[in-house]
Amino acid sequence: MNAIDILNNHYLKRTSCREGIIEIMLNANKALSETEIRDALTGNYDRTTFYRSFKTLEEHKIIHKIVVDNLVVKYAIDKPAHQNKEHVHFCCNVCHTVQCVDTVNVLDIKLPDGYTPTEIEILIKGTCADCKK
Amino acid sequence: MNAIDILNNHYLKRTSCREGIIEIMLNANKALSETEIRDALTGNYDRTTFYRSFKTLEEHKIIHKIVVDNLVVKYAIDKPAHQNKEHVHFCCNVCHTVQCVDTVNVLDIKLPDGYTPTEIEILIKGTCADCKK
DNA sequence: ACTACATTTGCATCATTGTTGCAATTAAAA
DNA sequence: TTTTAATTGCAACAATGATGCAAATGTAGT
Repeated sequence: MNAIDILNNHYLKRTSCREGIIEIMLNANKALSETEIRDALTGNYDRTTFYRSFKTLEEHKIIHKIVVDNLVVKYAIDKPAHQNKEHVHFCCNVCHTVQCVDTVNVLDIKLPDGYTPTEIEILIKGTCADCKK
Repeated sequence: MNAIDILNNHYLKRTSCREGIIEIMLNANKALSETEIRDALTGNYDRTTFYRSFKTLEEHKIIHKIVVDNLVVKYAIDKPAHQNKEHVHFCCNVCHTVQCVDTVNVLDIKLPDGYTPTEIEILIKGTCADCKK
């Protein structure tokens, strides 16, 4: 599955910005910030274009956004393995790497009567294996 | 427990801004935004003062911050019932009210080897009881 | 390959949150 | 009351999010 296929499958125009973003994120093993993605891209794009590309890709569930701390936002590709699962993000306090974590299905939160959940966001902060050494 | 006692217990100076913030949040049954708190206060304070007050109160675990969406930040008082528990926040998609939810201990996430969690944030979005009617 | 049209981009502009430095003010201890 | 350390207000700035509009681009149909 490459960037062009993904865009075609979603009936999205194949612009170089979108292609580049998806390409980079397919090859990333961690969540990337806007700046990191921009630096990894060949072309130069306006911030607004970037912002709108992310928004479009997010709306089509091609990527997802992770807000680590306010004003610290990262993006990651939506992988099939993550579909229909509660999705956990891990942020290392030392290297600040953000990764999507596969978990065994684990969550059994009881909400008060009448409360209907539609979306669950779980962010775990701590120390990753590399930084623990 | 009133605002003055809380500040004294933490050896913090009793400034009117801090007192006011705590007073308002003690009487709130939901998380409040910076604007909501400012509007509820009698005095006028500079945004920086506000920001630093929140930061100080947060560092002393008197209040905590909830980032709902980026640039949508709310604050809630730390209640004894929430101490030492995984703390779940619920945000209603309709009325946008944010509340702290008491949960039975529920989380059993298995992280990869070498990963040490220090903090867990759980945000559930959905429809609250009032908006479901 | 060309044309027509809808989409996307770049630019300008602005709002909100977070952050720091520094002088003036204020709380609290001596 | 005086002294001192902490806090405030102001200015200035960074990052993210958002919108309007004209110019440029992709895409489908010919």
